[in-house]
Amino acid sequence: MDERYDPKKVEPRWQKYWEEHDTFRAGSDDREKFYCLEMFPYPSGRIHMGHVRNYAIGDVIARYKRMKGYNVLHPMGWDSFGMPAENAAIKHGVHPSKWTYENIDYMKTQLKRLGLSYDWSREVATCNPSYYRWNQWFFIKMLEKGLAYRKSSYVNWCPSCETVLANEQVIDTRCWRCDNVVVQKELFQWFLKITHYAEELLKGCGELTGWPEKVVVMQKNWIGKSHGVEVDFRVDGMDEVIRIFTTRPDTLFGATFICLSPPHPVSRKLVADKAALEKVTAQYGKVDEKIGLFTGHYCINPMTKEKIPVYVANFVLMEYGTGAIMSVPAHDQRDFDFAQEYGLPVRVVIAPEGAAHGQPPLQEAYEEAGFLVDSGEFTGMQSGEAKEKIIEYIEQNGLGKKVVNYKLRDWGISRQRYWGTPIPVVYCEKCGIVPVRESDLPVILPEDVKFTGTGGSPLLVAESFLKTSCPACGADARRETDTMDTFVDSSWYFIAYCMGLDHLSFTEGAAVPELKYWMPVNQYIGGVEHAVLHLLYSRFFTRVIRDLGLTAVNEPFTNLLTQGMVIRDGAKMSKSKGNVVDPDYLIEKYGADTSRLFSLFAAPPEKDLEWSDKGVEGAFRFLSRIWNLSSKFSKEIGGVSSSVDGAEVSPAGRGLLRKTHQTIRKVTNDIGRELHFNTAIAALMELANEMNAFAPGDEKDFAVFRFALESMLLMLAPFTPHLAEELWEGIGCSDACVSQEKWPVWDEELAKDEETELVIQVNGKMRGKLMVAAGLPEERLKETALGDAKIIEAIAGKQIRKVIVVQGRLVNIVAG
RNA sequence: GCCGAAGUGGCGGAAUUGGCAGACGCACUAGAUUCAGGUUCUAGCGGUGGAAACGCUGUGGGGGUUCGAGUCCCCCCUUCGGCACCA
Repeated sequence: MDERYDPKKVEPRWQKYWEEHDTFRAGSDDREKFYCLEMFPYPSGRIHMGHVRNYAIGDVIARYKRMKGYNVLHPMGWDSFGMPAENAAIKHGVHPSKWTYENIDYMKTQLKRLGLSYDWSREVATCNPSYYRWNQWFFIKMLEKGLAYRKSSYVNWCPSCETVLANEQVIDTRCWRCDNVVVQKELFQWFLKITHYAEELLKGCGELTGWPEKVVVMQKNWIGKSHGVEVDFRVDGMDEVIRIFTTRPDTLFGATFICLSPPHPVSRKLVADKAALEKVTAQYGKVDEKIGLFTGHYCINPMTKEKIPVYVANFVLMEYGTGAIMSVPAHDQRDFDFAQEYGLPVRVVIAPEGAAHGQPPLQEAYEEAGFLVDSGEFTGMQSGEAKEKIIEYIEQNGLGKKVVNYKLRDWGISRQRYWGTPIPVVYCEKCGIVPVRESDLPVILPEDVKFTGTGGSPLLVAESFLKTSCPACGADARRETDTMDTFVDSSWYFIAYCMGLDHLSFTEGAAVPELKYWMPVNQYIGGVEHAVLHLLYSRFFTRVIRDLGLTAVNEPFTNLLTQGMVIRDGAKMSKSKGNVVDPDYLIEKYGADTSRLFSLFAAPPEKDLEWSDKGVEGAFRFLSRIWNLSSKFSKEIGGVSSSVDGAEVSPAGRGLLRKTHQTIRKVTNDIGRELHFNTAIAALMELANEMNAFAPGDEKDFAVFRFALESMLLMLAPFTPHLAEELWEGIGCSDACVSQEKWPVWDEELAKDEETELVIQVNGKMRGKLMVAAGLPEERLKETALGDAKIIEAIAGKQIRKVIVVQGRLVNIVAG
């Protein structure tokens, strides 16, 4: 073994060993399984520090669970459809396929250099036809079940990406990918009916006990359930009814006007001035400005029988509720603002308790609950009671009904781009929209197309792709040219891993044994940016797959860890800021083990990690110390057994033995229970410090040292596997590699302190410390404390009122 | 505006059930090794007063509960994240 720690000599050797020995290949057996998964990367070209951190976390868990005796599935793959590949094609003339596979090749070598314990035999790439054919199959099944459909609607259009975006993919009016402002455009699009599962997805949130609370809250808010009532307002002098939705039936008496969404069918019927309607419609979906247009018509408020004007307003959403609202300016700030702008009456119908009658005009809307005023027979009721009674009245009089609404919309999956899964339908003049036959799947994305960057998707002019025959009647037909949102690909890849790309196959109604064994994912790790996007889609897909009879699992991810970002100088690493740390450079300079160790040590996984070059050096220094430590007594511990009887060892040896058992206990709990790798590593550093200071005297001491060293290497194995392997072999434990060893166990007896430090307080202030034998009874502790010279002095002249004793820790004397 | 999380040394961060605040690491200081720099080793390291022993003070701010509060309760401030015309 070399004098100095040189990771470049160590790491490739063990990477080769693991690969040759198939060390991390997983197969079903009768052990308890553990499925550990990190979010797969987009093959952008090279990995970044965020990946290193994400995969280091996952790898520690996978390796730890393996050593704990679980049958661990730890796969990796590529989210390999998407726009960057297509943009590269447009810009540099490389085919997206070539670009993508070259990136995958390079990134795979990078991941291998990190020593991650993946079962590469299960690798998937979503751009592989063997993979995306099942996207198409799921789509067809959903089409059959009415869960996929096509409709025209206003959709989010990103002018820069030249494609449509789902609601989840618009972040603060901007495109999630390119950050450009999104506009509304009316288009025919394919949708997946995620709303069919709205209630179940909401209820399922209750099962997500292993998820961060904030992610569950975000999912709930996104689904956005609300209870309310739909009420019909008759248009005066016309045979027309406007149905509105409200969550505040208690304010019905205060409705002084009606607002319609611009795309609402009734808007067109009521407004004579089409040009004016066009103007309002143009502003539909814009957040900055509220504008309205009086239709010239009135509705009858069903409660007050008053005539109230009908407006078309740009801020009323067609997609939510009924596309029409009643406006109650006294009790809704938006309506209040609108009423001020257009000179509409404000009628107070809710008053806070004890409010005097005949209040001055409102300065702002009163949105709280309260007591009803000027509300006919409901006057005097509390809001909550009034809601129920008014709903009852509405239902009994045939004016409307109680309803539940969700903010969640169906998932628009059509993308007007090339590099994605072709949507497997054809358009036939005679038969309309016809799905491709299952036996004809996959619909292959044609390779031979031109990337001009203008005029939309290259598929629009790919004649050989476009032209086909109708699966139903055989006549000439045209293929759908839209491809699927790449979030479809990632919504079930964790299911694909259970089978591997070569064995992917589903038959409706036939449960898949591999899914039964491996699903659900026990531990999922990834960035919080997918809190609603990918995680919601995956929960949806898992239910669809369940309802196809392929699995019994409802929730795909039992435990979720959302790791923080890697930042530098307080900001996210980015090329433009010039603060990027390159993993290749880091591995070259310090090795994979140091890179992994620092990523895990510098912060708990869920928090942001501030990068520190000096900190990396500290991690390297620690590993060098371990390296030196293992050869320090190599002769003396060479033939020694590490099993020791604590009773026969010198006091110093007993100390190290105790520390070792305590460290095993702490590291096991920190990893196993809390996923607190930073404190686990700190504990290993403490043990290393004690080992360094340890001066063995006799053979028994060397046995203790050997035990400490072996335990250290076993516990380091999940964090810094190459170093652990090398040293494990070096001290002659070479029959099995350390990655396949058993995790060490501690002995509670040997971990017990013989002495503890007793803190003595007087009136809550620390006045003395004493070493006392562990396990002394309370009385003895009290006597000891009261007998201490310093304490006698501190309480001199005072009367002892009370003495509080905390077993083995502290005595507090209350005196005055 | 609404919802959520977090505020601890110069920095990253530790602290079962309320029980020694600052583990571990980084930076820094002093000493040893070295021609020197780096490395490595030893020691120190919240603030403040003191030569020292030791004292006082200290976990964003203010109140409270308690023998005892970083931890529990109330109010406030700041930062970060999410949602935001959802009627």
